[in-house]
Amino acid sequence: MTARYDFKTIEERHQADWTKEGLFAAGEDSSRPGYYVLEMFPYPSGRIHMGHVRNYTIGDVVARYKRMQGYNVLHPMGWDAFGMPAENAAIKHRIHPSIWTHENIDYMRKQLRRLGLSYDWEREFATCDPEYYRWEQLFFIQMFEAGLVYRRKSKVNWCEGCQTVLANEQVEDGRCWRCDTEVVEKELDGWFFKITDYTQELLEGCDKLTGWPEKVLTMQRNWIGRSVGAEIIFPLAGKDGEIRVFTTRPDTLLGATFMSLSPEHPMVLELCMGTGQEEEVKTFIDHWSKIPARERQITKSPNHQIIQSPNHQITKSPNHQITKSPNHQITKSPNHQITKSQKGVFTGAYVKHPLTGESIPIYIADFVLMEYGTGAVMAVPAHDQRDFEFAKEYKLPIKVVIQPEGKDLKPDTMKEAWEGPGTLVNSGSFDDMKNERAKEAITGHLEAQGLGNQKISYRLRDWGISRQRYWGTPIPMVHCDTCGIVPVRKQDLPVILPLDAQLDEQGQSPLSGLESFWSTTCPKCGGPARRESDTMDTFVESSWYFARYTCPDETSAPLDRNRVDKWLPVNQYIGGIEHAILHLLYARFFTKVLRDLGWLSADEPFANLLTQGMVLKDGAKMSKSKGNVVDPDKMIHTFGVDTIRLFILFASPPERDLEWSDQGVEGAHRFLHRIWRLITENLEGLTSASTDKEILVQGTKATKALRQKTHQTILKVTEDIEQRFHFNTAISAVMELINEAMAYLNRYGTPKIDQQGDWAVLREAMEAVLILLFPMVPHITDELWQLLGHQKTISLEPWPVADLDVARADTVNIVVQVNGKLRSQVDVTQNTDKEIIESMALDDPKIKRYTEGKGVHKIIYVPGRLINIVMKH
RNA sequence: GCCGAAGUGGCGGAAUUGGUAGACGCGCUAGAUUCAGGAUCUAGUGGACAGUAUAUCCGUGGGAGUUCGAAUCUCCCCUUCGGCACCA
Repeated sequence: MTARYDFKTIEERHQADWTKEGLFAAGEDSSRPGYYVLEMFPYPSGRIHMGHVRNYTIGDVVARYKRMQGYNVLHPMGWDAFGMPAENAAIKHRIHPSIWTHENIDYMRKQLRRLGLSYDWEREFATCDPEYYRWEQLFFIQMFEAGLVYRRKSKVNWCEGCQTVLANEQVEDGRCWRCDTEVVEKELDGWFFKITDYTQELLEGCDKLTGWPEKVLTMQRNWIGRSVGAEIIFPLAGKDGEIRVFTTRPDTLLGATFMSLSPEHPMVLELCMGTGQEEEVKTFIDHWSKIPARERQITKSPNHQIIQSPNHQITKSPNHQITKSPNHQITKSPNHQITKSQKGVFTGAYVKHPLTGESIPIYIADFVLMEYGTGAVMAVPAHDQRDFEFAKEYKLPIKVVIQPEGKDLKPDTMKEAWEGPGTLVNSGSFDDMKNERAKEAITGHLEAQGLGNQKISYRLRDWGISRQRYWGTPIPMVHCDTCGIVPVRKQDLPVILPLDAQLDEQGQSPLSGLESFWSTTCPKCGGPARRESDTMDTFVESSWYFARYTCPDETSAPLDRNRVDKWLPVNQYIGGIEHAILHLLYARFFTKVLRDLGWLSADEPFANLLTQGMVLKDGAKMSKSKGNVVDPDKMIHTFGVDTIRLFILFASPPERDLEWSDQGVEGAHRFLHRIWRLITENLEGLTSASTDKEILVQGTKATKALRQKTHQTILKVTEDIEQRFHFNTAISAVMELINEAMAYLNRYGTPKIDQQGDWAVLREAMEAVLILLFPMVPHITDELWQLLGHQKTISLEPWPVADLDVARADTVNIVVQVNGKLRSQVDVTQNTDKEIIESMALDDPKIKRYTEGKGVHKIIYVPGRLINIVMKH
């Protein structure tokens, strides 16, 4: 009699048992070493999607695996609960963001519990809880006091129709997503975190993050964007003043034939004044300022052609349209065209070249960024492609100062700029110098003359955290007419986000219209004052939540130093690759700030990072608009949690994208059924097997082979999980072991009940299968484990260690190649001498066909792998 | 545009250090079982060639190169995806 694989009952029962036994609570005074595994917490959008399931399944495997290895595992879960979708829902469905958010959290928590994830739910929190954000407000004030917070103007997307700020994602083709009004740029006062104070440490820290993927570190390094160059002073011609430029190519200084300023450069208007170019400049800047900043960054024409169109037209296909082709394949429309090019205007003013004294015209160029360097560029058309195109367009002179080896560049015949290395020409005393040396020589010369100096520039900008929105952490500042801007007194925290705000499609930030909120008294002078109505970027909450998990019950302080220092840095952080730059950089920055404020000791938040790929269906990311969403609830109902987990882990390695396949899910389900039957149909024999170690050792050739496979599988699975989290290959190794066990039973028949040795070997194999698969499919393996007669949950089993003597093969297969092509193979015992293998290979009749009558040039032998006979000519 | 990835059978993927390309699974084909379907089991499954042999040739997005040997290293090109600072 065998039991049916009733996954629903099994999964519910074991989940209840685990909870009852409190297996997932991370104790504080444990003698076991700690291990902190964390998945990026979700935004409570309503329902979990497959991306969540994948993320949390991967984390759960790591958590369970580490527990089996004897670690005291901290594996928490919570909610990144502030954000725009709640406000959008409020406007659309007339439901308060708070209610909407909490309903979503309740629903999603149930979903996560149903997934059997091994969280310590005692530590759960939501960031919209005042008990969380009050500490963020404290950090803000402390950062303000430490000079890490400041206020300045910055540009935002503005919709005149809605009278509101728009996020980038609310701008569709340059228009407001709600009312279709053209989006303009507007200067707005806002709060900034001085992340640039930590630039150097953030950059250098990348070298120490050996547990992070190299590609993420590269992206972070590039984002910070360190470049060594020079700041050079160009005096104005004909009047007092100067313009400073930053360049990474001081070696090309003598090739500068004009200067380009950013349209935002503060000197622009002053320069063109009285030159007759005033009108033209104003028209240009007026035109330019209407293009939102985010579109300016993608303004290079594809084929380096200058398109002189007066209207800055941007054509963009409606966001990545998916079209269904007749054969039901989803294809992305290829026409994602942006046609626009750099443009500029002459200011009418000139600077003097610092070395030659020549007059150089000053232009305004739309590709020059105010945020980087000094907002002014010395243009060297011969050696910078953008300058080259600009010079061609406006008929400006081109002067070659770097001559590459073996070429003779001439301004008239050049088709593009030469940006590579070479020797200096036309550069006076610097001629004949290699350009790399000339960089130092020219910078040194300028420094001596007081005309410039070496400078390191970074691309990283300060972090603007002001949001003119309701559903976020209120910024704890007060505006007083007498005292200016004053922080809220720490004892008055938290500044509670009022729940009676009105949200509608029109208007300013809801808080600025809510007098009961903004009307206050100045903490300093006691006079009437106005509260800051901006809230913080939700990235702030996610920049320290991992620290709060270590002490979520702490009521007197944001963090309990002892507990934070015990757990941080997170041993293993897991989340989507889309967070490779912003979230991870902000979290690193915040950790360093909290360290310097004395709240914790860690320098970095995450010791090891695993970036998982996306879940795709029909080659595209799952989304409602594309209609290719697979609902986790339905899948779990039909197949059970273990099947879904198995499929997700098996279908691809975690760092790669995962293509959803309903048939693949069925395959995973089938595999679990196979294990179920294999064990339940042989339960009598398996449970009767002797547990005596001795009996395993004496065995027939066949049982020896199965034992060998068992121990090889233990080795392989441990390696795959430990070294690279490749659960897909770990699972396929277990599949091979199952296949071998099935083949064993087919070949020799089910052992008689008194064949103790055979049963013992089979039992060893099956128990290995269950333990190895447990972190991935915990419910079915726990059930089968107990069916095999074990009283306690498999969760408490230690991770197995392979017996290397058993795993080692007696013979090894050596490939024989002739001229690198596989021609034969020989089986030899381990450690056979090279000479013996060589003569075996040369005597092989299949090899003789190729070697007969020709001379052997040389023989290459790779021990234990192959032998390659290289023939003459 | 800039930065970062990826591209291997009909499909997902494997090949961990330059050393047997296609493990494992899906799908498909044939057979067994079954009233039938499903499920299960057995065998086969990159392509060409099916002159029969555990043959030969071709084959890891395209093109060149390094090497005894390249999916893996170098250079160029193509395609797809992620990020680009107010989505989280």
